[in-house]
Order: sequence, then structure tokens, then C-alpha cells
Amino acid sequence: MAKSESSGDTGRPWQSYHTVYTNAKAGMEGVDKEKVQRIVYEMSKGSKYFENEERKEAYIKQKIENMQDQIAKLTDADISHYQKVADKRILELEATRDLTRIWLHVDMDAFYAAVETLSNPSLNGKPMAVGSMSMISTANYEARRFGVRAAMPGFIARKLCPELIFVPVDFKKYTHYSDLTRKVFQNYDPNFMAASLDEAYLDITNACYERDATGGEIAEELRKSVYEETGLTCSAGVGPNRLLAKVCSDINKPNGQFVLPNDRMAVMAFISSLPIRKIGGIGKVTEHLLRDAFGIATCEEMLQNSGFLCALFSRSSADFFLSVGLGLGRTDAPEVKLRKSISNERTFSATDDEAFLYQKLADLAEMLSVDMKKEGLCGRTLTLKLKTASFEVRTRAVTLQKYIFSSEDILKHASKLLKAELPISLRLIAASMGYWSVCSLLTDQITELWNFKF
DNA sequence: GCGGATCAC
DNA sequence: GATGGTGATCCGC
Repeated sequence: MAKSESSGDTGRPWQSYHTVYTNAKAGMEGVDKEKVQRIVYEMSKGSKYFENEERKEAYIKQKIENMQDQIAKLTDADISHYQKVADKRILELEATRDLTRIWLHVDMDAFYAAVETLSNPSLNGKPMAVGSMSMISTANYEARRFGVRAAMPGFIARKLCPELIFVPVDFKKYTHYSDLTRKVFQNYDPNFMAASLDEAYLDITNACYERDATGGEIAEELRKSVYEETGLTCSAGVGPNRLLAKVCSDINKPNGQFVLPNDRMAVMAFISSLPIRKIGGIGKVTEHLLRDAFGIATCEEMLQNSGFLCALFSRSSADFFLSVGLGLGRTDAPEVKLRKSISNERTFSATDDEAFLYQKLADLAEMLSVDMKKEGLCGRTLTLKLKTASFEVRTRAVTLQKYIFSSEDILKHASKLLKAELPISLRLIAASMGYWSVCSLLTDQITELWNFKF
């Protein structure tokens, strides 16, 4: 464990360069991780992107050191106090455990890539990635054997796998197939929760009861049905809550499933050795922080460090970490969520040409306005997001007295925000609008205005 | 309410 | 030569 960590700066600098795509993922079992890591590092080294990653890494390191200092300052009395707080909280969380529902998480296998292969069967069996030289959205399993992965830039992927075939993204196609899969999901849970085009959560408690079937049997049937309707394979996880079902769907990927029974002992045994990074909501940074500040690597260790977690984190963060240790997750019906913001962003080659930047902003304002009109939305908080040539991200926001939606109004306020940042060299601009709760009442007026305009 | 950061897909 | 776009949430002001 600690071995690879301590040898990081002894002539193998690539070992300390971590990205989201040098992490374990289904289909990458036989991959020479060391080699992939080295190539990613060599392709990145010296770039503006790389330098920014180093700055971010230094910031996280600082955060970890601050946390270690705080831990060191805890007195015995503090520790015993927070342990009592934690023990009480664990009992309260345990009391909320609900083992009465059966949740299923479906995850389509390499979805975009699989759809592209359906429409072009000559791609079958060849390493292929959906995306561009800048960014890969999905890689098929043949490509993953080379270490090629989603979120990896295409030019690095090509270095890892020179024969890699690139296919551009085509969301219309994916939406079509996504709709087909959702028709199948509907048969098992009319209120299923779509997490994205290729993922969904289903409460199959009733389906199990009505069909007199086990969760595993329902999962088999659903996957078969999805295949018959689409020609695409998927993986499924079955468990007592959504958090666990999601972890389970990853276990026998691709084209497989895993069932975790609704039994407290089974859940605790399952969770105990599970690496925390497998849990949705724990990403690269949190994994790093919990490992280096507390020595936490598995979910079980969340409970073993419960006192420290309660001492160092906010109530809501500590609750989440303890819940993970207990294998708790949401089991309630998904509430209908209203969108809270709408945005548009574009990346371009970095420039400080002000006329160009204002033109980009005008284009974005227009696109945003069109999207808002399509949805009958207006908002009063406008946020401008900028990414500098050195990858530093800034956001600047204003909250207005009136609700707006026209491109003219958006541009007027966004321009003011941009002007205050000049001169600046940028590679990305984003415009976002939010907070329109009261405003949905005005939909009819907006439509009227819009019709009048055209 | 603002701005930075994290996360997921 | 080259590292995305959209939406949500949390924390510390």
C-alpha cells in the first residue's frame, strides 16, 4: 500500500500524476496500469493543463495538511466527546435503515460506443472510441484493454492505441436508443428514475411481488428484454437502496448482474472491504483526502474513524460518510425535480482578443435565450464562467431585480461581468441563468412576448 | 447571495 | 497541436 506512495519522487514522476481516467474501471483488469500512467504523464507534462493539475494537487495537499493539523490538536477529551457524538449519530442513522424496498440500477454497457457499433457493424471487435482528439466520451471494451477510457483526451488515447477508431458523438442516436430502453424500464417501475441517457434506478419491490419473482430474476428478465428491444447489453445491480444498487451494477459489468440481499448482515459484509471510491459521491479528491488524512480506504473504516469524521467535518458530510459505512442509502420514491439552472458553454483556442470574446459571449447569450424560450423559463441570477488560458476557472454572478430571458438582456449583463475581468486570455466562456421559482407563473406571458417578436 | 471546489455522466 | 458540456451541491464567507 504505502510502497508505491513513498517511491513517487524517486525517478518515477508519473506515479504522482493522477487523473480521473487513470482509475480502475470495468474492462481494465488486464491493463498495464504503470505503462498507461507513464504515457499519460509524458503526453501531459509541461502543458498548461498539466500545470493547472499540479496547482490543484498542491491545493489539495494543503487541505490535507490542515486537516492533519486539526487532528493532531484534538485532546483526549475532544476525542472522547466526538466519539460519543458519532456513536449516537450511528444509532440514529441505523434506526433509519429500511430493508423493505428492492432497488435495481441498470447501466448500459459502453452505451454510446455500443450504439455506434449497432449502426456500423464493421466496428465490431475493433478498438473504438466515441469522441474527438480533445475528449473521449466512451470507449468500447476492446479499447479499454489499451487503457483508453471515457474523459481521456483523444490524442492520448491514440498514443495508447494507435489503431483506435474515432467516431464523433451523435446524441440524437443515443436519445433514440435511450427511449427504447426506458420503455422497457417502464414495465418494471412506472416511476423509474432516469439518471442519464444510459442509467436508471427502478424500485422493483412491486414488480417482484406481482410476478412472484426474486430481484435477480427480475434483473435477468429486464436485461433480456432490453437486449431484445435494442440489441444492446446492460448490467444491473439489485440491492436494498439506490446507493448499494449502483455499486452492485458495476460488479459484473459488462452484460452481468449482482444481487445484494435485503439483509443487514449481508450488507455489512458487502460494504466492509469495499473501497470508498466505488461509492457515488466519493470522487478523486475525497478519496485522496480520506486516505491521507485518516487512513480510510474502505467503507468499514468510515465507522472505525467515526469520531474523527464527526470532529472534522460538517454534520451533513459526516452523516454521509457514516451512512456509507453502514451501507445506508435512499429508498424513497424519487421526487420530481425541477431544473434549477440552465447554461451554455464553449471552449475555443485561448485568446485575449476582446472583439472575439465579446462575439463568443453574444453567441452564448443567443443560444441560452433560445433554450430558455424553448422551456418557457426566465431567471434573475446570471452567472458568467471563465476559464483562462492557464485553466484557472472563475465565476462572476449578478442577481437582478427583474426576471429576464431575452438574448439582449442576457448579453447586456454578461458583458458588464466580462468587462470587469479584462484584459484576460480565455479558452472558455459559459453563461448560466438560474433561480426562477416565481417565474414559472409568467410562462404564458413569455410565450406571448416571444410570439409577438416573431 | 457569491465564488470556489467537487462530483457525476 | 491538442484535456468537454450540463447540472447539482456544499462550504466558507
